[in-house]
Amino acid sequence: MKNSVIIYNTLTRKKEEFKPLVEGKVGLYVCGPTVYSNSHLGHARPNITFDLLFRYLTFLGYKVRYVRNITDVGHLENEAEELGEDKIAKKARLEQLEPMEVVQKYMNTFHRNMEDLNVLPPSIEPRASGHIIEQQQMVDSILKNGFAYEANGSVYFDVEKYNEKYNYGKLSGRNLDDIKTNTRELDGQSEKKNSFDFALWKKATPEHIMRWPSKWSDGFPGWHLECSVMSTKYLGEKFDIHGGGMDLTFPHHECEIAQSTASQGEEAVRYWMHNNMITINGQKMARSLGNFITLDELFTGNHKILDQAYSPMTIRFFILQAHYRSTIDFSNEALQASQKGLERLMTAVKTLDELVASDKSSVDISALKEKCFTALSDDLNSPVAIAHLFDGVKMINSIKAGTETISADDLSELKLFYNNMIFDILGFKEENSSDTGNNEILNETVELLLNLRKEAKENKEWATADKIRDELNQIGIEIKDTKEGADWKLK
RNA sequence: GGUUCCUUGGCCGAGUGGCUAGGCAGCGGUCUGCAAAACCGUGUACGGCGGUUCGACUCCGCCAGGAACCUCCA
Repeated sequence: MKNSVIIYNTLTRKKEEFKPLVEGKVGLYVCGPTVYSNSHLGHARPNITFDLLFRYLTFLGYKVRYVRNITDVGHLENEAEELGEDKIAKKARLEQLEPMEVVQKYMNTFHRNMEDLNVLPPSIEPRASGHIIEQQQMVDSILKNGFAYEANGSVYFDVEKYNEKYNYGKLSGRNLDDIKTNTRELDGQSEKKNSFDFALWKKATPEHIMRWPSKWSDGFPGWHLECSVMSTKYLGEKFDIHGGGMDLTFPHHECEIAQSTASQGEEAVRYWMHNNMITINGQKMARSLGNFITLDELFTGNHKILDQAYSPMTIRFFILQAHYRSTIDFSNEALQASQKGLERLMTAVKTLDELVASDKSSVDISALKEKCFTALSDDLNSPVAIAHLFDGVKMINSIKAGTETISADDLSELKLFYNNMIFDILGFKEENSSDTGNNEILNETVELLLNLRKEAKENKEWATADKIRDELNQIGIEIKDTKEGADWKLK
């Protein structure tokens, strides 16, 4: 915890020094996915961003409790609204599955994708469906405090009432008057006092499958309730950091603040962090816009706009090479650049093991370390940290080439530093090198061919040697001749 | 329409009131039987018009273009 961490707080729109509520401990809550469909590239962004935060704070010595929810009930969908179906129930009907079967299926996919991306599992991953009682309790306390009202078995949050005492809109920078004049009229039935009131508990229509009994009606909890409930249940009435995508700022996070404040009298969250969107052709990638690419499609290259498959680590690098509060634009060119860049970085990490120490260092390891940590501590500036790591790559290669020297102490410090940065903090891992491991037969077959080629080369039978190289290349195996002999990898 | 934000070289993407971001591609080179890979070196930039300033890509204003949110969304 040597250098203090600065984070940008959406609440104040400023960078602030991070000071945890409890010395040495951090409570972190991030909005997780709604599991009714496959995870797409957009989902990779918050999970990687906050994985970096989780890893970095942990590295600095904080004990972090990271809570990331799974939304498996509740959120209403536009076209389904009239039928009173929620997203999960709607999808279930289309696929003839039990709602919980849909949830399980896509939750499994999400977990697999996150593991591929080397995103660490959170400390607690609560599900909305497992916290219905607690959600009802919060509705109760909001009602008791007079900031909600019941109508036809549903309970709505009384925004106007709340705004008399507190400030509705403080997070997203809106004020209620603006909202009043500019809210689109979408709500057909008006059992609500005002169109901007939101549901805390919704009465289920007869067709609605997912429902729970309550004193108000058989129904289901409102859209924003679960995060307020589960964050404070596991992190306390007041906790440090709440993260999520920028698109959730309003209304989701605004409503969370209102709910927590209305039920407990004060806000729960101290620092709000929001990651920006991934765009494609300059437009947000979203399911509702139909321009998304699933993570599985990216990993396999199985999508019409993809020139090739991109590995999970390439995606991770692509995301970390931009600052989390900037948009990043998807393109094949950008992804390919990321792939090459990451290869260069990882090659240098391997080169570290080949370096030979000298008596003295001509390079400054501490300065390099300092720059990287300063960047990360400055609102998680991973692109600048990575840029410095590339300066280090040049340094490593120069030491190998003999134009720079390094002492034994500095060398072990440099190795430890790159291990910490690359693997522990940025969260990269080795992937698809020649030791494919999972395929012993392939390994041995290629080794056999490479030996044949080596013999041919020794006999100057260039035609045979080239034939082996070219034909392996055609079936997707790339040969790299190095000084130590031939290496290969799957393309 | 309202709120907030963005516009950097062929592509992606940092950053700063005066000091090389970085990656990819391109170009030149080293290595190699040839090639690939790897490594080294290298050019090009801050949407337009005004203003503030000794000095602006960086601050202010206007204009143009784009985005997010205002509705489920990462």
